[in-house]
Amino acid sequence: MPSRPARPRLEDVASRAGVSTASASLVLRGRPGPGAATREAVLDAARELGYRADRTASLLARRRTQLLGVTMDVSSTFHAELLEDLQAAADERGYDIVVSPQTRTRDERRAIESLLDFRCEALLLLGPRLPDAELAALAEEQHVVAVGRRARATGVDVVRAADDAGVGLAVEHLVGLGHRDIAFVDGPRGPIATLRRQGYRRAMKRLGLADEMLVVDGGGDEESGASAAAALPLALPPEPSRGHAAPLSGPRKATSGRSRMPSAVVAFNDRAALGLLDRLRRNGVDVPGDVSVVGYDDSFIARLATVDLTSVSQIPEAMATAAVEAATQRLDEGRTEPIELVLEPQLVVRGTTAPRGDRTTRGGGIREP
Amino acid sequence: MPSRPARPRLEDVASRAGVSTASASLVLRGRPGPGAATREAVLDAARELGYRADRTASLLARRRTQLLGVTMDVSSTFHAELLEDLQAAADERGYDIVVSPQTRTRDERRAIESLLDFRCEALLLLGPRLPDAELAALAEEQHVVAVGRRARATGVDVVRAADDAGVGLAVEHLVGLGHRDIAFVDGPRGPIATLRRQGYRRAMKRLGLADEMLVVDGGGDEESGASAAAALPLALPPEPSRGHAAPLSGPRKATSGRSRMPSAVVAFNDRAALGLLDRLRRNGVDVPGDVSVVGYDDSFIARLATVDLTSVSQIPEAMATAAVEAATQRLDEGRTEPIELVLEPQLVVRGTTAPRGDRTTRGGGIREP
DNA sequence: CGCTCGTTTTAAAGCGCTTTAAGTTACGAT
DNA sequence: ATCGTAACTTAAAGCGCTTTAAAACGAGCG
Repeated sequence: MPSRPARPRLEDVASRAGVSTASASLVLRGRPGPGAATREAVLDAARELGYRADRTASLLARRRTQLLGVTMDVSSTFHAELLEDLQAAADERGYDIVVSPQTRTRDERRAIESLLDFRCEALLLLGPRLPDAELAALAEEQHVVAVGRRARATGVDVVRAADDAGVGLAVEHLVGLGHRDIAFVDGPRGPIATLRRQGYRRAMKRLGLADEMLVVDGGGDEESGASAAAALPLALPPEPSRGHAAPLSGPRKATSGRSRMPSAVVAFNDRAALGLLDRLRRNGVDVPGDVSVVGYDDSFIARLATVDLTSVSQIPEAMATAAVEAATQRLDEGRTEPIELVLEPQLVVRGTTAPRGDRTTRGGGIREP
Repeated sequence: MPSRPARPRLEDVASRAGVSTASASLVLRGRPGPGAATREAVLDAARELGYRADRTASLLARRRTQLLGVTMDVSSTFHAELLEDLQAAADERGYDIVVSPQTRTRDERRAIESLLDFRCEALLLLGPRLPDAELAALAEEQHVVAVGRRARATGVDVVRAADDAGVGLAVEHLVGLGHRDIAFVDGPRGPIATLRRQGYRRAMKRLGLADEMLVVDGGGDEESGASAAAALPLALPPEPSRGHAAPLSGPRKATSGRSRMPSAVVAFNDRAALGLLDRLRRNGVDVPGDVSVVGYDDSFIARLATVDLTSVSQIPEAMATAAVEAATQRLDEGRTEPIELVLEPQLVVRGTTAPRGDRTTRGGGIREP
């Protein structure tokens, strides 16, 4: 039970050190001014009293709060990773982070309101779903950085990865392994999926595989990926029979209007890829022996030894650093023109991709260390 | 670019409404006192000005901050779920939540410090790893609620699920399905694993299956679960051959000193169960045909249609509500004696458990709606 | 020595809101 | 009319810290 013995105030430290609160304040924040003797006295007093500044009071007195507000989707592992790096980057620049999770019962608007109440100096929105108009409106009152999403809203900074190029990397990798029939499992409607699909189409055309293009409906989660498996001309039974399924009995005409069976699939993201993988394997399709699969996000799950999914990384560290950088540029360096920073994604080759038709060799290309 | 047009202060609202700041403050916080006319005038003025109180100033002036600090492990989906419910529960009681994530580069201590700086009135620690002594020390200065972990630290409130009973439920379920050889995949050293293991042992004894007990080393993640598969006398090849493995060729003597093959496995948590599942299936073992598997946590991942794992739920909603309740009891109702709240977990039956030796029927018992 | 200048220290004025105690008003009761 | 009281309203004192403007103190100099 906290006895709340009136936690020490700055005044207590000051009087104990025999100086004014002004000097004490200066010393404790490491500002120049006070002489060596004063300095030491204050520091000692503070230590002895176990003093810790009341942030609320500091914030009120200071004009600045040095607070960056971050909205995130708690259920997204990608956001969780970003958060880690954001925290580190902010720390380095002397900022603190307030995170405001959005949940089923607490939408993005609500999350943002909460951040405004905290008087954050800039808002970093991870994968915001707010319409551009609203983003733009918000940007008139606050510094806002949209992370991981393309945004055509005036005034907001954007830090994102070149998703089209990322999918391009995946396609090139597969083509390098001899694949030609490469399908794409689409994501949920939105700017991100559009861009990734575009990347797929362009890459296929560029590599002379325009005729082999196949985009099937999907989504952003495991279930969508699993159901996408059914839509692929992969000779799967209509309903998945769990357990000992008969091994792949050869290509069979599918409903999708294309008869050739893809030997490789690029999925919208890792979660979809995971669902797809699971469904394929349960149906006796060997990955990567029969089909190679590439995900997107290089999420935690892709890296698991038991999953070992080849994936495209959005390099969260770089994104986080860039996002914080964007915010501090505005706050500390007076930048006023919005910027859009597009980072180049990286392909991380793991065990779900192999040379075409190769039923024994696993993987290919550079393996992660 | 934020033009920062001097956001309106309470004084602005007050003068526009033609009243004092005192009245305005009262009205805006819905406190009794001001008459209807004043009320309306203030509300109108506030609306017109787009006024929003400066939380920092409010906090400073009020003695209370109405803030609950939560530490969590961002990478834990269980924590993410808890957070959702915590947020809702806190909201209901007029508290706000500050979350302080712990990451690789920011340990629990650091996370707590940050919360203290925010002047939180109580600390809710999700699955704290701090040693009991440190918890106890913290509890002398602050109200602290340890969530999801047993703690023998004086002064801290504890809200957790009866993990031993939870594992008991799993065992009973399996026995009800005719299983007798039920193995347990252990978790990482710590109070949680100890309790669950205990639950397993007791249940087995209670059901007259003391001789069939088998505990194998495991851990808290997918990899540990996968490697546990090797330690089970399940006739698995020493190295997992990915892809088309020969189907299970019958019981084979294993290294573990017990020859009978378990027909069911209870894993320390869902992640371990997942690794185990994956390894088993890749080796041609049918789940639940050959072996039933039960996880723990009823995490997001267990619920995925593609995973559909029978699991024990720690009922996060109840835990979250109880945790917030514990905090508010201390803050608002003057409770000073520490409490330990032990919630009864629930078994959620899904598709990874089936009657023993039943290679066709899936599941058993009550299915989730 | 008296004066100027640079360095160190501090008194005091807030930051924007809450709250207490005192002040008004209005009104029915005496 | 007069008083008491209930119902509002408000002036003013902080909350704990930062910061500005001015004071204090020496040192250096003519």
